[in-house]
Amino acid sequence: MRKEFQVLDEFMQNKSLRHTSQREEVLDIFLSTERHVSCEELYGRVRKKYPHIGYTTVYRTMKLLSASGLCQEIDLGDGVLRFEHKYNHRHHDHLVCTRCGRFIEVMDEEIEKLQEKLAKKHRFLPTKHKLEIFGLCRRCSG
Amino acid sequence: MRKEFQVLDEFMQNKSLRHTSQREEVLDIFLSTERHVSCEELYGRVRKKYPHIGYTTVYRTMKLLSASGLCQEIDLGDGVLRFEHKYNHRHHDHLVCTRCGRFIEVMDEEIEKLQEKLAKKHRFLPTKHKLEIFGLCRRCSG
DNA sequence: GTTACCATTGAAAATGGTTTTCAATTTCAA
DNA sequence: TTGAAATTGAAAACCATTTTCAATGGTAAC
Repeated sequence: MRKEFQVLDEFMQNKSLRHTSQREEVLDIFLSTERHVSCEELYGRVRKKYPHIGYTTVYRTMKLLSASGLCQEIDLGDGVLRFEHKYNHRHHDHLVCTRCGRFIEVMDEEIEKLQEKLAKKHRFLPTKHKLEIFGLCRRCSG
Repeated sequence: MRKEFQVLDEFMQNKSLRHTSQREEVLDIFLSTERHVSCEELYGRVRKKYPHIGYTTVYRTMKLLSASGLCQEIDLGDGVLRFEHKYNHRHHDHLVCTRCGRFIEVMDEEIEKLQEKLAKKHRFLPTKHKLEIFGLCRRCSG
């Protein structure tokens, strides 16, 4: 059994939440999924394997996975919430192509450090941050 | 007359859009407004001075002001679009307090440069970026 | 100044992603 | 096994934003 299921079970136990087949199914499909999915997309995929599941349940389960730390909500301002894997994935930022929609995950230690420093300068206690650079990817600006 | 009105007029002339009292009124109130406003808030303020204006018109006018470069949409992921002044304001990022909702505008040349460099490394052509650091402000972290 | 075209207004309805409701069902601790 | 409490899922509600459309208003051309 993948560790992610243990993480979820432990989280649920702590909160007196219940282990259900639907939650298992959503996590199963989410884990087999590419970096970023919307609930809409995920619902479609889940239903292929588990046709009886409801839309609402997928939504609620993704919120649960977020709360348990297995995934992270990302909001690109297009009105659709997406989820990306978080368990065993390091923090990163995104380059977002405004033409083809492709995401590139990036990470720069120096930028991270400077952000910490910037927050400190304002006596601000950072908990998380979001950096998105919009533009044209290699293929689209080619 | 403030230069902002000239900017808007010029933009409208170029696009064969029309100068109307409502657009003047919305811009008037927006200019007398603090850094960040939602349409809801702005609508309330505009109506105090110009009671006949419609909700939709305020929305549409803010989109117009964005297009003309007088303001910029900001999306903090709470489902409400906000607008901030852009004319004669330099680019900046935000520290957002998750307790009191306060924003602090920040700017760090070095971070900006590193972002350019990071994009270049991925052969990515950046057009804009968005950096938001969430956490507790000086007052709220006590 | 008048005309005619076309943009604008604004109330109401539509949109669309997300959340809530609630009765039926399922989980699980005792 | 039982009963309290959580979960499910279809449908309805939510709610910021956008669209519709008939009435109104701005403006360029005459």
